Amino acid sequence: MATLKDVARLAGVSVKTVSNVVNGYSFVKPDNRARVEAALEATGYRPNLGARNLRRGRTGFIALVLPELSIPYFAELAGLVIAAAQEHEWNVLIEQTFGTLSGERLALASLGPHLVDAAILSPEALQVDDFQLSVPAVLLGEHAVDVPISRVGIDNVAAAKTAVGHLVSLGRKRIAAIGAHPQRGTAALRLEGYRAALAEADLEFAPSLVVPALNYHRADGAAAMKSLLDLRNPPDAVFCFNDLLAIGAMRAAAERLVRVPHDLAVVGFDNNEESLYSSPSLTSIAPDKAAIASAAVDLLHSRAGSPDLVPADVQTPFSLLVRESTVAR
Amino acid sequence: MATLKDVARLAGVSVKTVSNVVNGYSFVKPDNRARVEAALEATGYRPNLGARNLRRGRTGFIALVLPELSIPYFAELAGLVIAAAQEHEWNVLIEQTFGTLSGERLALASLGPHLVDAAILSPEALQVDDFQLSVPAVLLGEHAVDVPISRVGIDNVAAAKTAVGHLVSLGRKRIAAIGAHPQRGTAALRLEGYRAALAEADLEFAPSLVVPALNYHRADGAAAMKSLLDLRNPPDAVFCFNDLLAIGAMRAAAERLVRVPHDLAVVGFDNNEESLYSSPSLTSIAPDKAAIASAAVDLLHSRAGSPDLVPADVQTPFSLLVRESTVAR
DNA sequence: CTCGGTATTTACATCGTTGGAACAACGATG
DNA sequence: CATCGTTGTTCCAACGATGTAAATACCGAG
Repeated sequence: MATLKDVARLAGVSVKTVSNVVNGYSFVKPDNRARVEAALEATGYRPNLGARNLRRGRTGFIALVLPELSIPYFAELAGLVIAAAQEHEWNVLIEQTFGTLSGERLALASLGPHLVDAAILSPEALQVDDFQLSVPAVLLGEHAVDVPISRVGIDNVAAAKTAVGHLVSLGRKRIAAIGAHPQRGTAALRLEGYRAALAEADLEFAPSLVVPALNYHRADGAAAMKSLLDLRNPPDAVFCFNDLLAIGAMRAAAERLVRVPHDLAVVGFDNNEESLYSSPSLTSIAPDKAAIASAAVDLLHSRAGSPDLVPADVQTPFSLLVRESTVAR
Repeated sequence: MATLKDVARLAGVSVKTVSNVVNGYSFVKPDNRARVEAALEATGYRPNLGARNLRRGRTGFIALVLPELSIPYFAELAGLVIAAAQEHEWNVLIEQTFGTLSGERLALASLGPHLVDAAILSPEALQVDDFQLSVPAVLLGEHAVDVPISRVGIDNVAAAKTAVGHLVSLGRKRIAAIGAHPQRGTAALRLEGYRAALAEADLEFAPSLVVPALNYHRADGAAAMKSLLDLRNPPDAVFCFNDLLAIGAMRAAAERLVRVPHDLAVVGFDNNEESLYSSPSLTSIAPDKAAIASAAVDLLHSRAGSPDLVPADVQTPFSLLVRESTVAR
């Protein structure tokens, strides 16, 4: 692999002049510039990023800490973050926590200024004390704990209220919720939106219709749905805190020969592509994931120099996409 | 951020002694070692990986080049590769190509020995000439072109034959295939397996039943299925070259009120988790993704020093998971 | 008490790059 | 022709770590 030194020798100039050409410094004589460029071409020179970053005091990487890539929401988001990071010449390092406290702590511990310039975090279990970060960071989604770190995400209360309001407008009376979780901030907010929508419609809040989910996988949704269908008085609608839960719930309903949406209307959250092709297709809250990704990256970029500004709270848009799981074809 | 120098000053020893302690060098006097360790603890020292790698001539990263993270198969695989890479103290850099030739060339060009130690590639369109790699690499899946690069993956011909053989054993006579593609090596092999299974069952090969798909997304599967259902004599079974195509196909069938599996049996390929929860659930070829991921990483690791051994061809196991899309509950 | 050998530590150079200061070349000015 | 400011180039140090080799400390044997 060619280094600056090789190029310099070939072009008959000093290393620094080559460096100047590479970095677009103006004051280089045309003929020297031409010779250097020819030599760059001839050697196929590519800067050693490690050395450059060592010298510049940055790493060229940002970390994306998320529960699991096999969860479609995070996979899609990761793809968008990678694309957004490219615009700022950042490479993205993905760390999976599997949603556990220990996994998240481990990931955080491995984050140092020597490894990444900044981090995008999607924590689920972290406590206040854990947020002793050595690099600028942005949190995705809500966090239960109150820490002075910027946040990017949608208004979960409003989104949940919209979703449940939709079910109410369809005339559903016994509306269940799947996805309550003691630790997760987003879960608490979505539950709050759920209750607000019920209250607004003068529907009674029934604790028995709120089912917790430890993980937000399809299997959890199916299990939760089964327990709801076992109730003496089962629901006629269900709001799931993410699409995977909803997919699992619809599967469980199908196995019990409960018709969706006729007997049971289902709304999800995240708008995974999967939900557009399920049978029936799934009504879902659609956050603007590209907006989340680019807002997070831009925020980190703009703050790269000035670490301790007042934390930002960026609200990205969302919409409700009505499909067959609530309104039949 | 503390450096070796800071630690050395605090412990009252030279920088190199600290380095020796950090790297587990044996000949350090116990009391010095203790003082250094205390100083390490006190300063919270973390090695600067950039500097270390610059000195060692490695980067600590491997690249994973794949079409798109929003495709579940690749998202799942990426998660497994990250986990496997951790075992060898490697970080994973993900590059998306979106399945285009230009995207793949771009990704390959950005790979240099200064950026990554090795690469795992999942190319779809690359030509022979493109494989001028400057780092050790492993290819996932088949490649149409013949290049001296190690490969990890399942036996696509055998897998396809198994899938179609299953449809044959159910008594299906008009078996279609969705996913033919002029460029992709895997597509050619799966088609070969399809034809072999037909031949073995004395079923005629009908070109009209083979539908190409440019991308392997759900939408392509739906479009292909629609064209098959428009035939004067539509198929009674379809083998889709991946699960997303199959999901799209099942959706299209449902929209035309074609019953799966009664009127149409469907088999997919990849065994995405999504396929277990669709209605009906999808029969699919299940490659052992964890085996693929760890085989690829291990191969790169074992060859890190010796670049040009004879390329390996690792065949990982697969199985056929029979579900409701071929055999009703 | 010196010598020889081993154990332990240190100084120094180095990886490839860039910032800063010093320096050289140049035409223009007085 | 000396001086000056501008432009262009080079030299040197530094980023933080590690390999090499030289230097020092330590030990028992002679």
